Amino acid sequence: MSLRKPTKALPNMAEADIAIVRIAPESSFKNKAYDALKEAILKMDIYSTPEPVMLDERALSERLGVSRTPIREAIAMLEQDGFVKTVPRRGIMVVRRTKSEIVDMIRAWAALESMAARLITTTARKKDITALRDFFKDFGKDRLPQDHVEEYSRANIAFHQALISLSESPVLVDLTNDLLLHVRGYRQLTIGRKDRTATSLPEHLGIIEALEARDTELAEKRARDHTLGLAAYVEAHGQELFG
Amino acid sequence: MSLRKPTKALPNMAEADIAIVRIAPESSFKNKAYDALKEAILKMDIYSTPEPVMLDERALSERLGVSRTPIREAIAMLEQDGFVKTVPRRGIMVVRRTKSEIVDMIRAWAALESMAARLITTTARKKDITALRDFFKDFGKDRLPQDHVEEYSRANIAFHQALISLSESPVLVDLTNDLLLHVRGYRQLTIGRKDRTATSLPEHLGIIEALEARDTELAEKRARDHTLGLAAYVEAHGQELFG
DNA sequence: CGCTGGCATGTGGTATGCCAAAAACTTTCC
DNA sequence: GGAAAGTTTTTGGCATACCACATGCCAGCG
Repeated sequence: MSLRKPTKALPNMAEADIAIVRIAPESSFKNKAYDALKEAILKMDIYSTPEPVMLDERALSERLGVSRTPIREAIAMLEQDGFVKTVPRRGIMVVRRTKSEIVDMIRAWAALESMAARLITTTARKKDITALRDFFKDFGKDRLPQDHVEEYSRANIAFHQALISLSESPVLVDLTNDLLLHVRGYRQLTIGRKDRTATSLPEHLGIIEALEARDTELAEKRARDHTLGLAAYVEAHGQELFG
Repeated sequence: MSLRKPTKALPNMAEADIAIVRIAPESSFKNKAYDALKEAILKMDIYSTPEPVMLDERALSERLGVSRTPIREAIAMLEQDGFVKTVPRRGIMVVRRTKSEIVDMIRAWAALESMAARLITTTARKKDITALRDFFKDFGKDRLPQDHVEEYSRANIAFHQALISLSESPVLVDLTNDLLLHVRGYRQLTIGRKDRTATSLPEHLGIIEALEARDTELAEKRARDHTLGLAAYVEAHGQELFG
């Protein structure tokens, strides 16, 4: 985002202090295609069909109304992200991750989140930490998470992302978001599971308490163990999702 | 050119065992360009000059002897990696990271490495762990690391990469390697510093000992603290490198 | 009937050319 | 002289054409 500060001096100019909001960079077709394809890939349920999902450059360029060039550049980017794999003269296939790959990603996520928790105990403001409770304010003894799985799942995701953000570490935020995107296809099927949901909420509250208490080691441990628990859960019960 | 490997049984045929050496996949220009540019970027000392380093598509395509198309695709990939930033009608600039970005990356690295250490204590073989000592076998009381900074720095890097690899987690390995590539420009100037080198070796040995003892918590803590120590060091003493 | 080899077709890979916007450079005019 | 206006050059963005190779279909030979 290299916002450009006034380079040359704009000589003798009133330079009215009107809020000139730097014209929208007008994203290129390449980036638009990237966003569109990424969203499409994340939206589709890759794991429902047994045969690999293939993409076709020409078909995509026609559907999006642009030439193949920006499409190819977008594909190249998606391939860097690991969402897609192109095989010369064969086609472009949407990558299907194995169970162990997903588990592996969740472990990395756990590592990053526990570091975020660690940092939060030393830098975040109390009010921001406490605000994390709001994500679950709609749930309680009279309204159990396991009875509103979809809704709880969204709150869950929002909580984790907010947590990481509190670390004020762009790297942790970005890396975690990337990992979550890959795991997302499973999110609906794992985090949302009733049997895990029951233990999830208390663990979240436990993390928040440790953060509020500024107990670095405990917060780190709880954050780590919570997400590692998800990894273990997927490892144990996720087989059915992979056939 | 259509060499065909024996697909079906080739009935009644002598099928002389001529050494057919499976034709090389012959990477595309796009990937060759990506590798070449990445190496070039990592090799150059981006932080030595004050003005930003710019790349030119046409110049590159001429230098590499290919058209602009594969170059542009390679650039798109490098941009995803965060090595480069292209600004429409301005140019492509090699990204210069700030001190706080580097520190942030090192923290993420610490998180991943401590998770790797955790996993190693439960899965790695003893001989593989012990083998980690070999990276430092050339150093000791009679041959101090701080007297051979360059050499020790290389051993240091190799050690960390080998450590992560022992986790047998592709995700941890890949993420860490990516982070290290970004930090590398600084490695020579930070990890190599004499004052840190002195404490580095004992810490490494301490990590190895904890791994051998299968002490999960301790190994995790030592791995984390060691790398966080580097982050703190850069944060404290790295200012001079950024002007 | 089955296997072989050629040909049509599909798909990604690469080369080129043109465009618009920004920057660099020139000219013009007070 | 110097600054504004005009012109050229530079640079990334995009479209298009063509290429090479992988596949699959199918005629033709044995």
